[in-house]
Amino acid sequence: MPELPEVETVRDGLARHVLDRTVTAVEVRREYSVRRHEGGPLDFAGRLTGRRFEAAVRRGKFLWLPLDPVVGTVPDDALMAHLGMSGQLLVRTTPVEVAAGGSHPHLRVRLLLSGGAALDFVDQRTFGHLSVTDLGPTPDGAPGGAGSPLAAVPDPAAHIARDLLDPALDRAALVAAVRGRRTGLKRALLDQALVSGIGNIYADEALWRARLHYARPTDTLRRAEVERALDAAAEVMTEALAQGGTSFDALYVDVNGQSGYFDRSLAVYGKAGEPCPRCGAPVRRDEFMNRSSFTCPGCQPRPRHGRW
DNA sequence: ACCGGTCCCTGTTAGC
DNA sequence: TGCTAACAGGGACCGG
Repeated sequence: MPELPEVETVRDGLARHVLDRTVTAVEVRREYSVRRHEGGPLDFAGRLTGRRFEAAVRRGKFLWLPLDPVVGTVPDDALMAHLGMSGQLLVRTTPVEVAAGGSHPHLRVRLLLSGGAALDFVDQRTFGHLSVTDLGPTPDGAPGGAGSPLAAVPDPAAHIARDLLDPALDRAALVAAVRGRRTGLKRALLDQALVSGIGNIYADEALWRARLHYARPTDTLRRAEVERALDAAAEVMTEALAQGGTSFDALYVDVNGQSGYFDRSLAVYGKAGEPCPRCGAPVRRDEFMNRSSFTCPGCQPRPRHGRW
């Protein structure tokens, strides 16, 4: 599933292959994929056609491409994408690729670009979406310097917190905020308004590395324990990113979330019954928030007064 | 302001 | 073989 490392890989690919291209036509094959766009599919197409991509920016799992502004000003709107659990953004550059991509069974939205290229939004399970939105300031400040194309985020993502790979993240404030919550540790890690970019897979891997159980109450955690969890999350995502960055070629913006390159490196996620790589105890699967949590019962003892 | 539960969606897999 | 049910999951949304 696309979490921070996968989305960053996509962002990097887009930055290499679609900047300075202009949208020449827009084809919405499934309205649901632009459901978050105010004004519907026609307005979506209207706001994109003739526009040029200026940059590729990410915060957490949100990704956006600021659009060309009036000459001499800063971009004030962008194509925003959230990949959900199965979304992909694929760049087609040759006529053969464009033609073949057009018949992909899960092609939801296609942007035809200058130079005969296409940017395809492919999404099997349709939790992802695209929209064109205004850019604005955020409560925690801009991702880039004022005046840069990174100086604002899409309004619908204004509530999304900085992620662990953001140099401007205030670590001390984040640790304090986590300890100020009254919930379970994993819930806090998954809360995109607290710290963004962490999904179910990397949350489980981070907690295993930090030897902390997901139900540890945030308000009883020591500062060092919160630091350990955050360090582990940053570390596991950085490692995944390093592997993801090598897996795409010049013509293809990869979101290899499901059959991923990183599968080999997972210690507990999806490994119920298999031995913990550290202590050998069989990995346990629990129901958690209508999904799964994987832990090592030896390394991550369940707290007596846990909180989901 | 925070917290936790529910729902959205579709393809694959497991089970009968 | 053919059907159904479970499962995967981020985030908007809502009620407490």
